[in-house]
Amino acid sequence: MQKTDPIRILVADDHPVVRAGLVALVDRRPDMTVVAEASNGQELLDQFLLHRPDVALVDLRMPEMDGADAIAAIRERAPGARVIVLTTYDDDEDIQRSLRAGAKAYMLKDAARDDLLAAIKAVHEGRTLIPPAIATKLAESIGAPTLTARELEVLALVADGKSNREIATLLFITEGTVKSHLSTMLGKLDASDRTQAVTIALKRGLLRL
Amino acid sequence: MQKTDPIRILVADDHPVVRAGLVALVDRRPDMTVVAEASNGQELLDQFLLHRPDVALVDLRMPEMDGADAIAAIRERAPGARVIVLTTYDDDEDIQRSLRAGAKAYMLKDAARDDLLAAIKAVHEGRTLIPPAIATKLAESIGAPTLTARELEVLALVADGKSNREIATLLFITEGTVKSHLSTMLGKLDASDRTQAVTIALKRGLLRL
DNA sequence: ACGCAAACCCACCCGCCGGCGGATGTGCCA
DNA sequence: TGGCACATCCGCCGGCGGGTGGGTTTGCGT
Repeated sequence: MQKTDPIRILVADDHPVVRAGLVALVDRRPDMTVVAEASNGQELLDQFLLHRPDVALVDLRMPEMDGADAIAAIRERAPGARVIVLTTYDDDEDIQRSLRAGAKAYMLKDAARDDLLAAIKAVHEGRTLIPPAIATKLAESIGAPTLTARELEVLALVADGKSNREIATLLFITEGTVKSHLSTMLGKLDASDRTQAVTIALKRGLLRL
Repeated sequence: MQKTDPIRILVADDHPVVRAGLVALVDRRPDMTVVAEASNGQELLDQFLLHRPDVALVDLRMPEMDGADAIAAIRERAPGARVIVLTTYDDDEDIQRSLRAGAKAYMLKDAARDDLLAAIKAVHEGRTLIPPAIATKLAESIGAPTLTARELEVLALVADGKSNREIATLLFITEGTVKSHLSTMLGKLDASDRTQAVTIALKRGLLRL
């Protein structure tokens, strides 16, 4: 095949500057073209279903609808959709969530131009692609335990400076129970302290300020 | 004056994608042109002194040399330099540091294209410009107290899950002294707890994970 | 149906955190 | 040179945090 149609791409990011950068990068290439843009998760879903692009570049942190949720929603109605996650952070949690949602590649925004373009081509050809740095991150977090919904609820209140007694009344349980949840979390996160538990959870993206 | 030279601009950001976006945005305008790029603070300083652009767009979070430090270094050798800070976050600390360093404008990366271009023109004409959202942030933080170097040192160890006794030995002081520092910080930050002290400091950008 | 793991719940004991009062040293300005 | 503000330093005491050991329910696999 000597002449094929260009790869049709959808760009989704809430920062106008970043969108402009991606569009500029892509449109310079003759074998790629941007067919649509979106600035939040809802738009992303709508635009995807409307244009059916070959590849979608999406940021995870977006208003209206979270990037990972949007990806899941897309792949529910278009199982073959090829999505590349492009984000600023390398939180374990974000990576896992987006890959579970069905993303084909995970790139950081500080990636070089060529790496990004290569990723687009690779994903378009049906391959999946995770950079080595991310892959090791992922491998590390395999053994990492997961917190239950209740535990996260407790931890969020801890981060807010609430005492065990306050948390207990807020959640309609006993102070002893709160301590128990906290204790298991200290074990899971390998933290020596409620404070360190919070900072570790923040590092891993389990918690947001 | 009907025809003037285009505004000469320097773009500094460690993300290639963002640089591409800014370049694309600016070069589309006939009255502006990008004369140089930099991907870290050191390059920024070198490129600025080499090209002497009319306006510099710089990201704060950069390797090698912090954006604010680079700005300070630039303005030391070129007092008239006009710098626009362009960042992802709206930490009180970052805002204040960069403005103290001599930045003429502070914009967030989620700003609209037109706002950004308007800011460039405004700064080039000698005006300074802070968006209302940032201005209120700044106003709020005026009354906010500042932590001493020693206090920050203690707080960083607290965030690491160290106990008061451990911190004491690490800093060659008594446990009582550590508690004292902590106590004054709780007052300054209006925190009820060492944990909340850490999260508040993180929110304000006084501390990094 | 059984075993089993995991989530959620609880009570008791000891040690550490945080509040309080107070001491010393340093820089600044009248 | 006194006075003031602030950073740094210290000890005592009550109350909260975290470890330990254990109980109940839900869901899952065989």
